[in-house]
Amino acid sequence: MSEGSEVTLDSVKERTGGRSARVRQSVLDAARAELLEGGYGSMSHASVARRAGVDRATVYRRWPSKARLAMDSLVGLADNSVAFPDRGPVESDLREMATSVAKLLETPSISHLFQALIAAQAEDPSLREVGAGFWKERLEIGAHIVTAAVDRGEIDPVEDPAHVLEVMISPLYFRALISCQEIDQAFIDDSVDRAVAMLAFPG
Amino acid sequence: MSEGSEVTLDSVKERTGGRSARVRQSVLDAARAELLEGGYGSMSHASVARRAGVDRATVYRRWPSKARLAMDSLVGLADNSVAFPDRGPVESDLREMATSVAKLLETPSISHLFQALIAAQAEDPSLREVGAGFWKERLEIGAHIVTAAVDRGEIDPVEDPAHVLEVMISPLYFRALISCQEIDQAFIDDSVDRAVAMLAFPG
DNA sequence: ACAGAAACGCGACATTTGTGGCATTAGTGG
DNA sequence: CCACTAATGCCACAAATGTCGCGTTTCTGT
Repeated sequence: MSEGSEVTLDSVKERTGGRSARVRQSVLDAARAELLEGGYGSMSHASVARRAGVDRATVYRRWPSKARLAMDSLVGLADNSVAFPDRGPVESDLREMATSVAKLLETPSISHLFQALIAAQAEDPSLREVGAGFWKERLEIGAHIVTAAVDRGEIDPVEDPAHVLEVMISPLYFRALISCQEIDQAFIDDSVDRAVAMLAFPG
Repeated sequence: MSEGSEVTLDSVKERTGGRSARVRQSVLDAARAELLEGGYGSMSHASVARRAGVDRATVYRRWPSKARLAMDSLVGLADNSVAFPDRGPVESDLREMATSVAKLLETPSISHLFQALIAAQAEDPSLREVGAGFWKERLEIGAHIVTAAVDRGEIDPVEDPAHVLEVMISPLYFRALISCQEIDQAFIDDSVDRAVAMLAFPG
């Protein structure tokens, strides 16, 4: 009766602390650095392992595919480069955010990160839901600009705040990552104006 | 005086017809087929060469990088799967186009093509202008829907017709290729409505 | 039809990428 | 502190990727 045999069945056998955690972190950091520098194409298990100071086989064992490695290194990356102001009038808050996004997208290294995210999703369809969660969360945070304005009583309640943000930034990402067109100030302003219009006429 | 020595200086030495043209075409076709089936990640010089029935070295000599090969195979690809109607009311024309784009984007093989285009631009920055031309032309064609409506006298002249189309389809591409969110009918309708609003209130 | 040259096929080779076995190290639970 | 074992490092090896030289084919201009 005092047998503990079945207890070992659900005992945790996977190691999460100590060296394993250290290795995992350095590999993830190294992968992110590789993506920042050369983009998805130039990143490899070998280059990441070298930079992280671990063996090549270790990286292969933990992340069998390059796509998963890239995704793991990017998800959870708290990017504080984007401004999420919620004090001024909504319009200026939105304008400030759109501007910071545009500026971020024209930074080659940052652009590499987003392209890596896309490439990873393209190579491994099972990663699409991970990426979906990443963007969902990101838009929710951005939607705070709108909800804050509602709370201040500045504007009427909005049905889907995240959708407003999505519409505002979509053209920016489209031009930066897909159609490779220049993003000038007029384009940013237009995006902001359209978002503001959505708040004024929620039809 | 009758010397033709300097004529040979600017004589065309590159061969464009016969076998060379045949090889080029079969390789490009093979590359496109590879991209359709497995996407950018699974395409390789070897797989393309095998499918095209040419030697591996031949592909390497003509297209030193995978990115250029992919881009070459995609540019000039006249896609007749997208509807460009210009008869009905603008709103229905736009709705029809947005719907066909959305349907196209949820087709995995087609999605592979766009992702390959993005990946190629990401790997080789010099290809960004090529891709830019591809999209510029594509949007110009789509803008025909708007200009036709103007010509019919249905709506007032629009400053930048292509921009209207760009704003309409950006969220579709954003969800399909970047944020990996589902594109439902309401989302399509909203995109169309916003485009129509841009025509009504060109502010 | 003919000569010159560009493009191709073929094969050898170096490098990179990916996998498995095995001894050693170092967390984990007792 | 000790036994157990997951995780790592190291090595060997197979497969894929990329490059080069050379003989042959075939395009192009005369």
